Order: sequence, then C-alpha cells, then structure tokens
Amino acid sequence: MPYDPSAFPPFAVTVDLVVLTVRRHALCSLAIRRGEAPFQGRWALPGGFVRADEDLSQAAARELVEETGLCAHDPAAPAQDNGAHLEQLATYGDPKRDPRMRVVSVAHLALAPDLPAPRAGGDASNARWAPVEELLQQGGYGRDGEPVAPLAFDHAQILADGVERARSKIEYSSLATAFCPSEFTVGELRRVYEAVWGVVLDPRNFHRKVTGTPGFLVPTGGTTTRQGGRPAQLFRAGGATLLNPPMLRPEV
Amino acid sequence: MPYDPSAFPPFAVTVDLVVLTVRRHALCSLAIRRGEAPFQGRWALPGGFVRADEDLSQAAARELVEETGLCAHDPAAPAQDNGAHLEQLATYGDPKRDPRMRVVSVAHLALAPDLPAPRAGGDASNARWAPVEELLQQGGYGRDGEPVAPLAFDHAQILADGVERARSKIEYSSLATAFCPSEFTVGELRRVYEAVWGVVLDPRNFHRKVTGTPGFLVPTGGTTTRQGGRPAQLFRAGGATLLNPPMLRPEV
DNA sequence: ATCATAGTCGTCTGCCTGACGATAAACACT
DNA sequence: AGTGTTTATCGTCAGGCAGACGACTATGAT
Repeated sequence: MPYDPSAFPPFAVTVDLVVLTVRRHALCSLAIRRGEAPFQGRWALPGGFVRADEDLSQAAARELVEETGLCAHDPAAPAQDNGAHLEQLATYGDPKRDPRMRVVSVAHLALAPDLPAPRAGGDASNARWAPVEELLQQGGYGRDGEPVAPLAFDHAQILADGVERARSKIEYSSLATAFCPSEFTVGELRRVYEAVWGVVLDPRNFHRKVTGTPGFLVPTGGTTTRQGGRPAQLFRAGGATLLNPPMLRPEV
Repeated sequence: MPYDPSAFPPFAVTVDLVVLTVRRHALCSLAIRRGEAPFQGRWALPGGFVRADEDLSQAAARELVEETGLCAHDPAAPAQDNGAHLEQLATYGDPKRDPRMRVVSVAHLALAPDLPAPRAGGDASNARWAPVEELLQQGGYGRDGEPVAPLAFDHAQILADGVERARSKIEYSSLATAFCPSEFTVGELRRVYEAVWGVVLDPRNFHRKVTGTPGFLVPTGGTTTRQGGRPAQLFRAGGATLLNPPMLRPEV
C-alpha cells in the first residue's frame, strides 16, 4: 500500500515528568496545580507538548529546566554539578486519558537532590514538593486534615510507576547518589535508601556495603558534622553506575 | 492559557514490535522486508499505526496477531496457551527518524516460543526469523555470504534495546519460560538462557537453581527424551514471576 | 557390549549478608 | 570537667548461596 498521509489519525504528544527528591526523610514528587480545565485546581505532574523539532528527551529536559531550573545530566558529560538524572519512564496512550483529544504522553523520570522551593511559571503557590505517599492516597486526608483530591488524568498511575522504577533502580545501580548533593556522607546516602524504600537499614552493614563496592564512592578527604555526632567522611559519586552484587531491599 | 487546538503539532503514533524467540540455539527476532519507500527492500521490525480508538497495548497486541498469529498473554488471564509475553519497551521520537513525517513509535517487546514459519500479510518471503546478531551487525556479511544491510529507520537501536531488556529481565524474573513451549525440560530452559545470554551454563548448578526456586517450575509428571540421553522430567511454568535471588549472568 | 549423550544428585569452598557487639568523635547538657 | 546523646566506623560470627566439579543414572546409537 502506498504512503497516504490520511491513513493515520493525528495525535498530540506530550512529556510528563515524575521529578523525585528526598526531603525531610520522605520521598517527594514535584506537583503542579492545574490552572485550567479539565481537572482545574487539581494537582498534576509537570509536563507539556513536544515541539515539532525536538526529540523526546530534549522535550523532557526542557520541561525540567522550566519547572525546576535543574539541568539534566547528559550521560555523555556527567561532570557538571546540580544535574538531575533523567530517563524515559513509559508511554501512556489510553484513548480516554485526556477528555479533550487523543494525547499520548511519554513520561520521564527525574531524580534530583533536595532543592529550594519550586516554581511553576513564577507562581510558587501552584507548585510544591509533596510526599508521594500523600499524592497517591486516593480520597483520604492529608497531614493538614484537608481532603486529598487524586491527581489529574492518569498521573497517579504514572507517579506510581515512576516511584516503583526508582525503588527498583537504586537496588542495582548507583542512582541513589542522584538524590544527594555533590558531596555527601554515607549516612546521608543511607537516609536516601531508607526514604525511597520506606525501610530502616542497619548503618553498619550499609556502610560496609557501599564503601566496599569499588567505584561507588570516592572519598573527597573532607569531613562534616552537619548531621550531628561524630564527624563523617565526605564522598562523591564514583564512576560505577551498576552495583554488582546489588543492594538488597529488605523483605516486607 | 486557555486550551488551543492549534498549540501543538500533530504526530503520527506507531507501535513497533521486537518479537524474540529462540531457534536452533540462537536468539532470533522477527524481521519484515519493507515493500515500499523509504528503505524499500530493507529489513525492518513489524509495526503499524495506532488506531484512533485503541490503546497502545491493544495496538501492539493487534500487530502481534497480524504478524505471527500469537495471542499476547493478558497478565490478568495467564492460563491460555501459545501466549507470548508482551510488554512496552520504550518510545522513540527523534524528529528525523522517519523522513516522511513526524512519527513517534512506541516499541513493544514480545517473547515467544519457537514458531512455525512467519507470515507477513500472507507473503512468507517477506518475513523471517533472523538471529539478532545478524540483524545488528552493520555492513558485514551474513552467514550466506551476502552483504547485510542495516535495519530500516532506527530499528537497529530498538532491537538492541529490546534484546538488552530481554537479557536483563530473565535474570530476575521467570520470563525465560515465555520462550519455551507449555511443557519443557530443565535442559531446554537452560538452552534458552544460554542462547539469550550467549554463554554456557553449568547444567548441574542450573538444575539446582531452577528446581530449588519455589514457584518457578512445577513438574507435570511426564518425561521426555526428545533431546536424547536420559529421560528428563517435564515442567511447566509456575506462578512465580519474580526470581529472588536472581539467576546470575556469568561475568564476561 | 560399549559408547556417547543428557539428566540428576552431592560435596566443598569462598563470598556475601544479616545480626549485633564495641569503639570513636563530636555536641549538649550540667 | 564530666556525663549523656548522637552519629560514624570497625569487627566478629553464623547462615545462605553460587561456582567448581565428582559421581551416578538412564536412554539411544554403533
């Protein structure tokens, strides 16, 4: 059959972002309050249309900068600071996922260190870091006692998939360091694992594991007492990306 | 900003399939010869446009049936036979990946047992199972001495990603059984791992591992000598989907 | 009868993990 | 200055699992 431009239906293609960070010992996601219908006033994941001339990863990186100011880590140039990890998550294309039209959304997952307050087009009240637990509970009540509305569209599913990806990926990769500032202690890294997995880990075994894995951490020589207690060595992320053998997530 | 239908560029959305199987101790992928420009006469992955009223996974399952006659395993009803595993792989949307227009392709990965000859729209000469090694080598010569043209579009990248997904996924899941018929022996399952990973495994340690993992294999009671040698017990896939601890892929 | 092939059961050793004791170095009190 | 608290770090020990490999079994082929 010859090429026929009318043989396919037109789609809108967007990127949505699951931006995760660890704040106050909790795994948090960036959420944006919708200013327009549908789902006006409800919380949603940041995202937007893919432009005609840009790749999907470019679109995701652009949205990330627009929403957070974060520069996505280019895998080819992992040297720069303040860079978040960014990877494609999955694509969602249910015909009814957007009531207005047929939209296919390519969701991306970003892991970022703890940041100052977010901004959404300059309006801070319409963007926030919310614990994923709070965003994912349906029809419950938040910590402030107010009723919690579920996320817009299918964003609860996307967020859940992103969280699950993050949880499994820090098992066998060194990605947990993407949640840390450029220099961090073993204890800070452990608190990242504890927050993402929602478990408590043995500090001694964790220390043995991460310091004993070649290429995972490189000491910077400095120490810090910002967590209180005995001064802790500072490290930065080493070159290794894969953890072998993996970090074991405790059984339920 | 209000909703404006002209605010986004239109895209064509397709699904492409990486259909993998194990034939004659080699990991093979389904390839279709293109009958039209661009890349006319070159091999490509099967795929097609997503219809206006179908979900992405529905489109992938439909293409799979059209190309192979395989029914995709519905995760909710894993009882049926002859069902292939089907999952979303990744989405490819480089603006220049299709010279005709802006196409975003949602690639899916299917794992199937060894099948009779494939068909492509009824024309068997335009569809074949080819060793992935052969499809991925660029500018070399195939086993028959003929020069090998690279796959059309970015399908070499998609195939490589699918193969890598399959290789890593059989480590920590029981998905390798998707390459086997409904009843199989431990040795046949081992040859699947050997073909997908391109390694040689110790039959004794492999046997201990798979029979010692609860829920991985359930004996059917029958035996077979179809591989020669001493009769081997027949098994079918158990209910377990996750392998913990995982099957370890030998170091390079 | 002998051989080749493939399957199955054991043994041993080394590595890694989980559990947990012990020590070290800071700060906050009194 | 001493005492308690907190966090970091080092060590020890037992159990589980994987890799290496020996031994035996049950078929078909010659």
